Amino acid sequence: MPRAATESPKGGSRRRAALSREVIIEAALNIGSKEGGSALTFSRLGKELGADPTSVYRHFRDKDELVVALTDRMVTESVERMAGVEPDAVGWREWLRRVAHSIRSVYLDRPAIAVLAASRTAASKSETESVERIIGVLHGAGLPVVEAAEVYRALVDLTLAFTQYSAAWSLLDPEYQSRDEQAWAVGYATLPAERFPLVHASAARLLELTRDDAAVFEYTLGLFLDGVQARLAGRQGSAT
Amino acid sequence: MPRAATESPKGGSRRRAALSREVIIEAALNIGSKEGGSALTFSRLGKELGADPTSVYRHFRDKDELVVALTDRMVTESVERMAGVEPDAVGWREWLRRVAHSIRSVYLDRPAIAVLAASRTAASKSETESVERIIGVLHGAGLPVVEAAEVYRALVDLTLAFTQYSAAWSLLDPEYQSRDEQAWAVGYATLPAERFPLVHASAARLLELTRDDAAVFEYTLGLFLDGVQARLAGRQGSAT
DNA sequence: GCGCCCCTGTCAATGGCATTGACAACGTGA
DNA sequence: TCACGTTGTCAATGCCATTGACAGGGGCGC
Repeated sequence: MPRAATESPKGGSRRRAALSREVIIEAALNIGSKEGGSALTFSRLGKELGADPTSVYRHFRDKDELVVALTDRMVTESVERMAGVEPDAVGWREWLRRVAHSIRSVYLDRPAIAVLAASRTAASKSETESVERIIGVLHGAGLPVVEAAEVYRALVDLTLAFTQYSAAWSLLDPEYQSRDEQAWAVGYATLPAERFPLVHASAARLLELTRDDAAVFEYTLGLFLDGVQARLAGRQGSAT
Repeated sequence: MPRAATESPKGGSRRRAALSREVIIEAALNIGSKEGGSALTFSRLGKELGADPTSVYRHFRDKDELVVALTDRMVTESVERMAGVEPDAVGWREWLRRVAHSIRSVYLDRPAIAVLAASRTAASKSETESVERIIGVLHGAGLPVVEAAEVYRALVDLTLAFTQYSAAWSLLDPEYQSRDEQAWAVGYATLPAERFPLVHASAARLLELTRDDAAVFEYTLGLFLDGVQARLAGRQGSAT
């Protein structure tokens, strides 16, 4: 393992910064957020860094190791985004909602990375701190510790799964995306109202939701939190 | 030389069935469910069919078109699995739970295909019928039509998102899987109990859930349905 | 100060992938 | 009979991750 790269901003060298894990991660994040950056590949990475693509292998054993490092970074960023928000100030429900949204938005800012990172875990330090905090909020709201842990896990997986789902879709070749949209549009246009009265009655809304991942996520999250709330109320009721 | 792929054109030909959309789809489903079938590629498909990989292009414009056809097939299969189950017999909640599970199990039987198909849609005929049925059940339970449509969409997306999430993980190179598991195990093993009392108290359960996608899905689905139930109850209350 | 070796970066090559265009066999309808 | 469309094959293209051989340079033991 290479030791931490010695800092290099010395001299007036116009050479590019020496490669290091940090620099490479930054370049990868950059690619992920570019409009054209539909995929993270070593050759794009090389171009971004102004270096040979295979240089990256001197700092990461393989692509997966890079992905894990990126995962770590994204998680940290999500956590930081919640740093200033106090659960007590907004209530547990709103706070959890914001946690979910901060994760989603950090990932969706870089779909090309999200699609690789969402199902991985880095188990970083800041993640552990965040887990403690989330479980704490749920526990404080009235859930036993183990149940709080279960809800935490469900919430995070729900968020990451939806996020990956959205990212995968947004990376799809536009030509293929339109195949799906065509399929829906045609399907709804041609359906006999007598045989499908309910679909017909809600077709407009269904079509709207098809194009709006964010709304579906918001709605699902709302129902999920309602479920938590109901479980909390039930517990309170029986405890009384 | 183009050797006789079909020993004899007609008559007693048993070399292999002539290619057709149907035959190719069947072969693809086969690959997806094989243990070794970690990915669906044209060359595997060719081997499975005993034909040149590029033959497939005579029946599908590109891989995406094949994926859409497979999606159609998987959806149909999921719907069929629910054919005999009457909503009234088991109650709306249990019925919806089973719908979600039937989708999940059909897809997870073929992870290699699930990962490609889960975020696509074919808008097939049987899918439309199923949508009508699901919305009908929710409407029958007491939800206004549009809200029923919203819940339908949320439920299906929740299920497909989790399914894709699980499939992606199960397809991951075992070497990479163990990187994640190592990360968690190490993370939990080294955490100072004084600083992370809640994580420490629930570490066993958390580790368990890390290895058990199905349990997390079940739990999340339960909370989601609790949310629907609560919304239903609220509606009933206000209607009184 | 000298030389050696490891760290870093480069280059060429490998094997897998989807996709394309040229070509060959076959059967059909004019 | 013959031209043509359909189906299958083959070779080639271009992108991808990964590897092994090679080269310069800086630090460390001497």
